[in-house]
Amino acid sequence: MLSASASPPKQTRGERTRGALVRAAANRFQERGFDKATTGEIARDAGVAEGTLFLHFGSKTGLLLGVMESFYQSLVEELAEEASRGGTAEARLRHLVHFWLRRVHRDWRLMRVFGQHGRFSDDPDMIVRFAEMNRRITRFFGGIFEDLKAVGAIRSDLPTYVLRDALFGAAEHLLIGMDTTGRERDLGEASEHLCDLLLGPAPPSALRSSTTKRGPVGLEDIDAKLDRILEAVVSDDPPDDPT
Amino acid sequence: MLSASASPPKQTRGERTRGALVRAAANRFQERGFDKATTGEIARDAGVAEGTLFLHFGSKTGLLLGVMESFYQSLVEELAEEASRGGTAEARLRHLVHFWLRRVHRDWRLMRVFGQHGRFSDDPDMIVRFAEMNRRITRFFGGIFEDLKAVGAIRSDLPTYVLRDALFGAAEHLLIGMDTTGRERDLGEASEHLCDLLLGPAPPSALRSSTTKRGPVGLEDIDAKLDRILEAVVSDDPPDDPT
Amino acid sequence: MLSASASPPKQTRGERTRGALVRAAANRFQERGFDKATTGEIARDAGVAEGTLFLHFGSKTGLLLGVMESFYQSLVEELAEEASRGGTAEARLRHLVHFWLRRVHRDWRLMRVFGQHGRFSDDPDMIVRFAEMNRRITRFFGGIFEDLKAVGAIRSDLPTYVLRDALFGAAEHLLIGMDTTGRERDLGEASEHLCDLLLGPAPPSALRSSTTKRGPVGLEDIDAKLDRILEAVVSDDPPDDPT
Amino acid sequence: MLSASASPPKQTRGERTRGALVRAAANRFQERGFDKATTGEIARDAGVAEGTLFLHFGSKTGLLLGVMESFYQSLVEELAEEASRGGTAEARLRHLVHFWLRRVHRDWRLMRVFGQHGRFSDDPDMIVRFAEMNRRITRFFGGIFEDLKAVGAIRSDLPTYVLRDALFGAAEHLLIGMDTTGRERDLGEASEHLCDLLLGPAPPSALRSSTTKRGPVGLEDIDAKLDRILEAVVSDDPPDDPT
DNA sequence: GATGAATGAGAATTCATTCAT
DNA sequence: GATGAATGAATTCTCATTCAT
Repeated sequence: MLSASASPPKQTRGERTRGALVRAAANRFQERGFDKATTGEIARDAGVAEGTLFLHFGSKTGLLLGVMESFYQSLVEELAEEASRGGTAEARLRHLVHFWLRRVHRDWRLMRVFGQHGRFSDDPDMIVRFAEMNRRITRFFGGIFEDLKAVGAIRSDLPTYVLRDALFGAAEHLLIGMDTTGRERDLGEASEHLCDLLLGPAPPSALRSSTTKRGPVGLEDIDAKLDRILEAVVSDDPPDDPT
Repeated sequence: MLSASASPPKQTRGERTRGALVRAAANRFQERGFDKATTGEIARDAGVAEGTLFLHFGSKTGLLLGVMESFYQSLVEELAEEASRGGTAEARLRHLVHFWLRRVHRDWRLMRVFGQHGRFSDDPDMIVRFAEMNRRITRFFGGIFEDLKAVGAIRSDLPTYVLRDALFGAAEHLLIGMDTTGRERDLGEASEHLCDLLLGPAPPSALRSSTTKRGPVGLEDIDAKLDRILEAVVSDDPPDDPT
Repeated sequence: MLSASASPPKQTRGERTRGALVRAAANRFQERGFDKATTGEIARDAGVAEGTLFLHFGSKTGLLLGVMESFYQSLVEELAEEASRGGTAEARLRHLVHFWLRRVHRDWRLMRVFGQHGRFSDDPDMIVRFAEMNRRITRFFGGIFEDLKAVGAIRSDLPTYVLRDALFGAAEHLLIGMDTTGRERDLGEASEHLCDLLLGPAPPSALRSSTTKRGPVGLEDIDAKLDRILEAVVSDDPPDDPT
Repeated sequence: MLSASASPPKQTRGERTRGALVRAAANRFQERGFDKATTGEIARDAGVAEGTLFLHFGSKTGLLLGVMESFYQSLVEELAEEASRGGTAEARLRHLVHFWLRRVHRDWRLMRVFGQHGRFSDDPDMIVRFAEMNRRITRFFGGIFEDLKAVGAIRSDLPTYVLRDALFGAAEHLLIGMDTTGRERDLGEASEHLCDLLLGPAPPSALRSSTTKRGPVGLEDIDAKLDRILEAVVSDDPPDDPT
C-alpha cells in the first residue's frame, strides 16, 4: 500500500509511529474493509499498543482520515507529475487516463473504502475533507476536457460532467470487474478504448495512437483473436465502483 | 422501496411475514447500509419478533439475499417490459438508458448495498447468486450494443465491455453525485447526453437502417464478426455489472 | 439491600431477571459506588450474561434509574405507612424522624449514590426523575412542619426549608459519621435530640419522651458516663452526606 | 478557585509548576468531579506535560491530596481570622455561620469532592489526612457550641454532635439546593435562621452574660460537665465534618 | 525538572444468533 | 409458525501511569 518511505534520517518517534499505523491501516482497510478491520489488528500490525493508535488519531474514523490524506496527497503529487508532461490536450488525456487506470488498479479496494466512508460517514468533517480531496483529483481531468472542447476535439454538446462520470465510472467498473472476476484486461488497450469513446471517432486525419491502429487486417490479427477466444472459455464474473 | 403489493387475498401467514420482513429490510439496508442495519430494528419495523426473522431467512445474509432476489426479480420484469417496446436499436437504447437512470435513481443506495455485499460477501452462495442476477440485467444492454454495432451505429472498434462499463459507471457516478451533493440534474437530458456519448456523432449517411449491406465480404468483415464473437463469449458468462 | 421478594408465584422470566439485576446492582452500587461498580460484576452477581443487563436497562445509567425507582417506591410506601399512625403533629414528627434515621442508616451508602448521580448525572431524565422521587419524600416532613407551626409547636419565624435542611442534613451527617468512624450512636436518642432541636425547648409542661427523660441524676448515670469516657480513649474518625 | 496568588517574586520553577497544577486540578475536580477529571486535561490546563504531574504528585490521588491541603490551609486561615473577632459567643457563632455559608457557597462542589474521596478513598493516607483537616475545621464551631452551652445560651441537653451535624448538614443541603435548583436564597437571612434554630428562642432573663452562676453545685452540674467531657473526648479525635 | 510518546488493562455497549415455550 | 428472553464474543475507546531522552 502506502510505500514504506525510504525515510530521510530525520523523523521523530511519533512520526515513525504514525507512519507505521497509516501503513498498517491502509492494508487492513484494503483487504477487509473499514468496518471489519479492527483497531486491535491494525495496532498489532504496526507493532504498537492499541492505545497508541488512539493517541495519534483519536478514533478509528480519524485513522481513516489519516490514511486518506496520506493517500490522496501522494496521488495528487503523482497526478501532477504525470499531467506536467506536455503534448496536445489529447495526448495528455490519453496519458493521464492510462496512468489513472494503472494507478487505480493497484488500490481500488482502498479507494472504494474511501468512497464509501468519505461520502457516507456520520462524521461531517470526513465528508468535507473527502469532497475536497476528490475535487483536487477530478480537476485534473475536468481541465483537460475543457481544453479538448475548446480545441474541437470533443463535441461541445456533451456536458463535462457526463464525460467525467463516464471516465471515472468506466474505470471503476472495469477495474472492479477485473479484480473480482479474475479476468485480465490489457490496461493499455482499455484506456485507449475509453479515450476513443470520450473523444469520439477519429477526425479525418490519422491521429490514432499505436495500440489502436487499424491498418489493413492480416491473418495475424485473426490468429491472435482466435487465441483469445480459446482462452475465453475459462474466465468469469462482474465489477463495481471505486470512488 | 419494494412496493407493498396489493396482494391477491390468498397468502399464507408465513408469506405475509416474509414479505413484511423483506420490505422492512430493504428500507433499513437502504438508509443505513447492511452492516449498520440491525436485525432487531428490521424485525421491529416488520412487526415480528427478532427470532422470526431467523426462522425465515436463517441469517442476516440470508435476509439480504431475500431482499436482493425480490428486488432483481421486479427489476428484470420492468426491464423486460421496457425493452419489449420496438423501435430501432438506437431508440431502444435511448429508452432503456432513460429508464435505467430513473430506476436507479430511486434505489441506488440499495443497489450499492447489493453491489458491495453481493461481490464481497464471505458467503460464496451470495456471490454466485448476485453474479447471476447481474448478468440478467447487463444482458439487456449488451444485446443492444451488439445490435448497434452490427448496424454500424456504434463504432465496432470499441469493445462492448467498455461501452457497458461506461454506461453503468457513468449512471452510477451521476446518481451518487446528485444524491450526495444535492445538485439536481435533469435525468432526461443526462440520459440523452450519455447516449450521445456512447453512440458517437450521427454518421453522415443512412447507414442506420437496420439491415444495410456493406459491400463484398472481406477479411475486415470476418474480423469484425470475430470481434463480436469474442466479446460475446467473454461477456456472456462474466458480464459487466450495473451496480 | 432491596429485599429478595417473597414472590407471589406469578412472575415472568423477564421480571425475575430484572429483579435479580436490580438487587445485584443495588449491592454493588452500595459497596463500590456507581462508577467503580462494573456491569460485568453486576451481571455475574445476578447470574445472567452481561448482555442481558443491557437488554433490560439499556445502559448502566438506566440500571441505576431502575434501582432508584425500585428503592424509592418501597421507601415511599414505608413512609406512608409510618406517617399514617395518628397522634399529635409532634408525635408524628418524632416517630417519622426516628424511622427516617433507622431507615437511612440501613442504606445511606446507596442513597448517597442516588444523590450524587441523581443530581449531577449527564442524563437529564435521571435528574428529573430523581427530583420527583425526592420531592415525594420531603413532602412527608414538610407537611408536618407546617402543621407544627400552625399549632405553635415550632416558632413560625423559621422558614420550613431551614427546618427541612437541618433535619435531612443532620441525619445524613450523623449516619455517615457513624458508619465511617465506627462510633456507635443510639439512633433513638439521636432522633429525640434532633427533634428537640427542631421543636425548640419544651413548653412548660413535661412532654419529654422517655429516652430523654431528665429525672434526678443518680450515681448510675454518672458511672455510665465514666464508662463511656474510658472507652472513648480508643475511637476514631469523621462523617459525610447521604442524599 | 484557589486564587492565583500574587506571589512574592521568589519561587522555584518547581513551585510554580506545582501551583499551576493545583489550581488547574481544583478547577477540573470542581466542575467534573474527581473521577471524570482526567490527568491529561489538568496537565494541559496547567500548561505542562502529563508526565510532569506525576513527577510532582506521584498519582492522581496524590494530586487530590495536594489540592485538599492547599484548600484547607487557606480555609483554616480564613476561619481563624473570622473567629478572632471578639464579641459574645453568640455573636461569634452568627458571624462564623454567615461566613461559612458564603464560603461554602463558593466551593461546595469542590468540598463535595473532598468529602467523597477523603472519606472513601482506597488510599488510607488520604483518609487520615482528610480527617485531620476536617477536625481543624469543626473545632472552630465545636468550641463555640461548648461556650454557648456553658453560658446557657444553648440548652445543655442537646449534645454538641447534634448541633454540629445540624449546622453542617443544613448548610450543605441549603447550598446544594440553591445550586442544583437555581433557586436563590439570601445567605444572610438563611444563616440568621439557622442560628436561631441552633440557639433556640431567646431565654426570658439575663442568663446570657458570660459567667452566670447557677446556684450550689449538685449532681446535675457534675453530670452536665461529664456530658461535655464525654463529648469532647469522643469528638476531639473523631469530629463531625463540614463537607 | 520536564517532556511527550507509549502503554495496556479495563469498561460499556452492540448485535447476530439460539432456544425453550 | 412465532415469540421474547438470553447470550457472549467482539469492538472501540479511555486514562492513569511509566520511562527514555
